[in-house]
Amino acid sequence: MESRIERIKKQLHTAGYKLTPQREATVRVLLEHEEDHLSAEDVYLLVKEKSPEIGLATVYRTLELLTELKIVDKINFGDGVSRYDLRKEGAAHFHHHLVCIECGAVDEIQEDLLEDVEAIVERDWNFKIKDHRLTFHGICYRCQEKEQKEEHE
Amino acid sequence: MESRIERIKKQLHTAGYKLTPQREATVRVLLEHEEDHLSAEDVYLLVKEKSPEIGLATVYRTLELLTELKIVDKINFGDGVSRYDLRKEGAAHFHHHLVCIECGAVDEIQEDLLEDVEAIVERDWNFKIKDHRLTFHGICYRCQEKEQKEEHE
DNA sequence: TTTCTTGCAAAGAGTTTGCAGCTTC
DNA sequence: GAAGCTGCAAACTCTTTGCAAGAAA
Repeated sequence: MESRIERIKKQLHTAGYKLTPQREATVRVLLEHEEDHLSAEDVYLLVKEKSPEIGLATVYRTLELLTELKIVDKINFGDGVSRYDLRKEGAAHFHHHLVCIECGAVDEIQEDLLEDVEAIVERDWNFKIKDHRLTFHGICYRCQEKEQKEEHE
Repeated sequence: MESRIERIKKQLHTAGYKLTPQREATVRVLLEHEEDHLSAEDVYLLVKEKSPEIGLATVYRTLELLTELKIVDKINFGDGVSRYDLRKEGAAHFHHHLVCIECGAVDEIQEDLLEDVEAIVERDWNFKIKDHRLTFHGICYRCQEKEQKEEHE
């Protein structure tokens, strides 16, 4: 089976770009941290571990490129930093996020959940939806458990 | 009937803050532009028209304060600027946005629409929701009409 | 007087850009 | 050798902060 990296390489080529060593290193870091929501700086530091010669600007340029090609999604949880999230392959839409206001953890929801809502919006607001961003802010299950434990003490 | 400004004044007092002339001018601008999604800079320029002596830092501090007191909501559409949106009075939750990728217009959806989705998330992900952000990116009705017209030419 | 608030300027954080040099085809 | 790509440093944008002066209780 063709690897994920290979497919991304093809996507780049189709769009007229090369998969340079720096770009590959960046993509690999993203692949190894699929569950996380890394900032450009985070990605930079991780890439640097294996390819110390890389520059921060290159990471930014690569992330911008990948965003353009819809290989990654750029998200912003309101803390002033952009974060980059690899799109699940074949995902028709962007997944949702649960941001914990206690511990800062970010969990993902891969399920769509918005089908009905989108149908309503398209019909009642006459808006042709291309993409969406849905983030819930609240308390994650870990912090809820922690609180319950503390109450019993 | 008590005015909106009066109620905000009380909210500030309750929290131990004063409604200074600068803060009042800032709030008035927000009230006069309830439908818009102004950046701090936008607010600053509008406040400056009537109160030229105000400083940008004061506007930032006031907006931060109002955000803290949940009088305004700070939102980020991914363009690198924070925008500030007066909460509808009595609104239990934050309203949603439709961002047009053609013309950049931002429309609001006051309807909740997420009740069912939130119930599922609370139950299946065991996440206690406190707030949410939902933004659709797509093509607004104005741009759709424009496109249709152009096709007929 | 004491506390809060302000304006200004400087600093800070995150991101983008100009450019000379290096690869790659 | 033309085109694309990179690293570095400088520039830029948005936002926050330190501080002395001002306003309010």
